Amino acid sequence: MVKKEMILDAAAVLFAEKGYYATTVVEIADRVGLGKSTVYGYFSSKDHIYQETLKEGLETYMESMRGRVKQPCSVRDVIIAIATAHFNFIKENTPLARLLGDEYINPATAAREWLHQLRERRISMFASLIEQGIELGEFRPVDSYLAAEVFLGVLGALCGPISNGSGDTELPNWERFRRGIDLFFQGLLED
Amino acid sequence: MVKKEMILDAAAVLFAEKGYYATTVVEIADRVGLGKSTVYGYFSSKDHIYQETLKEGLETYMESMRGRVKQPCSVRDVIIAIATAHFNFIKENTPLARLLGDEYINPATAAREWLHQLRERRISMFASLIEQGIELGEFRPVDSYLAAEVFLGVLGALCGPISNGSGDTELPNWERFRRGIDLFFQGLLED
Amino acid sequence: MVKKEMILDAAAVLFAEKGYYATTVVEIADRVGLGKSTVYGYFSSKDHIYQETLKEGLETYMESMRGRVKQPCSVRDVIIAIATAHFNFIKENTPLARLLGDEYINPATAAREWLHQLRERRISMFASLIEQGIELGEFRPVDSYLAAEVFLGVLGALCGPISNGSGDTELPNWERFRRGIDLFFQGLLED
Amino acid sequence: MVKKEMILDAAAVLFAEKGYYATTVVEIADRVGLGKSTVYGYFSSKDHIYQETLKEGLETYMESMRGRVKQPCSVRDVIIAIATAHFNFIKENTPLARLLGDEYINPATAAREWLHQLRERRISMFASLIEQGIELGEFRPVDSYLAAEVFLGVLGALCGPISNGSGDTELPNWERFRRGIDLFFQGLLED
DNA sequence: TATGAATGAGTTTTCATTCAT
DNA sequence: GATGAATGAAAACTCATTCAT
Repeated sequence: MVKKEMILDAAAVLFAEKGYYATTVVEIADRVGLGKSTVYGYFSSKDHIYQETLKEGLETYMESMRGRVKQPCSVRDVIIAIATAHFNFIKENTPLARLLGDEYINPATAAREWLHQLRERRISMFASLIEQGIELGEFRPVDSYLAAEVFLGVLGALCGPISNGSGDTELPNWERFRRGIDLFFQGLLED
Repeated sequence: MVKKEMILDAAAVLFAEKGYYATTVVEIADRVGLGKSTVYGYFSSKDHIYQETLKEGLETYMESMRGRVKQPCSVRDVIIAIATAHFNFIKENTPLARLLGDEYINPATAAREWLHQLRERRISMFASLIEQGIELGEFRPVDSYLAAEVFLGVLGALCGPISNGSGDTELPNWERFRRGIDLFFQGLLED
Repeated sequence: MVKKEMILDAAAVLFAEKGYYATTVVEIADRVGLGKSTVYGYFSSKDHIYQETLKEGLETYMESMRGRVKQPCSVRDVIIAIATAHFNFIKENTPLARLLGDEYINPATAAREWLHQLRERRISMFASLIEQGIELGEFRPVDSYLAAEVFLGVLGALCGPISNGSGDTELPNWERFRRGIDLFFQGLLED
Repeated sequence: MVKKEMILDAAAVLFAEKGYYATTVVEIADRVGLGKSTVYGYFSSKDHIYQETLKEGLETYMESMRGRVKQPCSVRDVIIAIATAHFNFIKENTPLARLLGDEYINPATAAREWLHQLRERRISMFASLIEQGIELGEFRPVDSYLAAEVFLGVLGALCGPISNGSGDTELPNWERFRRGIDLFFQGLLED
């Protein structure tokens, strides 16, 4: 149903902008040009809207991540490809991205759980890639789980400014992103 | 007045735990063992409490950061010392730390601004240190501002698990922290 | 039209079970297997449905009362025959019976009025029968109107347990009913 | 607390007049001259108000029934004394009386239960009195429980017109009441 | 200073009713 | 006729804030 999607889109923007509590159901309805009761025809409660918004966000995200990697040569390239997919997702789905970023302050315990699991899954994925890289001699023998967490931190730092429009960076976003990722791989120290 | 501090402490815990909207003035008052009107004797509004909580958090943070560095030899050590101070602050002031972490979902525009400025200041500080390091030949010639942002991301990733108690890391926190920081300096790649 | 009757029957059950306010138009429609708008094709409003339900209940009741008395010998037997008809009606039309019993708590003033009139008619009927009985020397010379009211009270007490299924009486309903009616005629006192 | 009682009194009147659903919390508040939130300061929900109203009604009723009988000679006189207490209670507490009368259409299952128990208790009380009367040879040997139910029906029929102000009875209430009760004892039939 | 009683503005949610198909 | 989508009015309930003591 198209209407349902429209409501979820509007909700995503508002929830991302002002958070769960500051967003009212009327605002969501207004944004789609519907009466509030119509919204209640599609969702049973504000909380329900919120959860569906997140659920859809998660699915869209997972979808965006899939199949992006084409015959890469090195593990490093795989990781970069995935990171790039993440980067693109955020550029194209800013509100959803912000929503998925707010892991903690959340009314629905269920939602909190999902986001937590998402994080875990992402860490695992990167950790196993890093593990591979280590085995192949491509990476130094570090704690792969820790490295994955650190990588996610780097990714967040690089994508954050995109999703909340604080364009006070001088570099164009993509260039900035690539260099940031490189920094993670090469380290700060002079050899 | 001691009372004021007590109120702010209680508020910090609650705001950090449940967010601004889910926290009620009565809860704050109850937690200090005062009547709600007494709280209003010290603060003009819930928003005011929130802002003061943040303000105090910022000051405490700044205080914690000051004078921690004693005759270090390398820029790297300076950065590690500061990062360690940050790490310790978070361990000792978990609620405040969480509050200071929630940059975006925030009712008070003013507060948002402060947190943004805090971030900027921290980036600048690290950026200028990195600049120094580059000049001294200690670091590779990277974009110092970008590197500082990345470093903050790493720091966040390493400290996050502390402040929200998800103790699913196997390493003791401090060890984990040190290794994560090292990873930033050395990079992931095998030379 | 058959549909109309089906709607009224469904409504009677629901109104009797849960009362006017707790019953929704959708529930009524669902119970008949129709869409709610279809219901509005037959009735102009929920209130209208309610009133028609009552009206039909009244008619059915009146119908049931008619022609039940065949060549009886005494006024007492006439009264018993009518009371029996009432008893049977309630057994066979429990929901309607309950509806007709709720004289007072009622949204529609009109409905209240009808029920009031029904009561008046029933009292009058019994009163004139009693009058007859008195004139024939069958009954003691009491205030016939008052006696009719009392009789209705007795009837209600005897039929109530049937219509709301509280079968905590030990006697079978019919036996119980007959004895109760007898009590009214004979009185409690030992001669 | 006086306020609480005032609220309950107002609520009793409104609930009795218009039923649970048609009565709004604002109306109750207005009737006492308070804001709605003040009412919520004393009661946690509309349902709570309703239940407390009933509870108080029950207590008041029980209180009214107590100790009314002074050295009477016959069981009949005891019964009449109790019935009279009931009669007086209704005259003096019309709204409460009506509330206590609506056994069935009720939102709170708990409330329904209380009213049902009240009814049971009253029946039992009268039944055991009647039993006594039978043993003493004062009454005919009838089914005492059934007789008690019938008596309650009579009582209701005699008191109903008082509580809902339909003053279309010609007799003064008290006289009417006495004669009605007598009718129950003596029966309608001429000996 | 300290307090709880009082309150209205604001939010979620329900539901009778209407329309376009 | 039949229908479900759309809707606003209305109601319960919450909570920041004020005020009298």
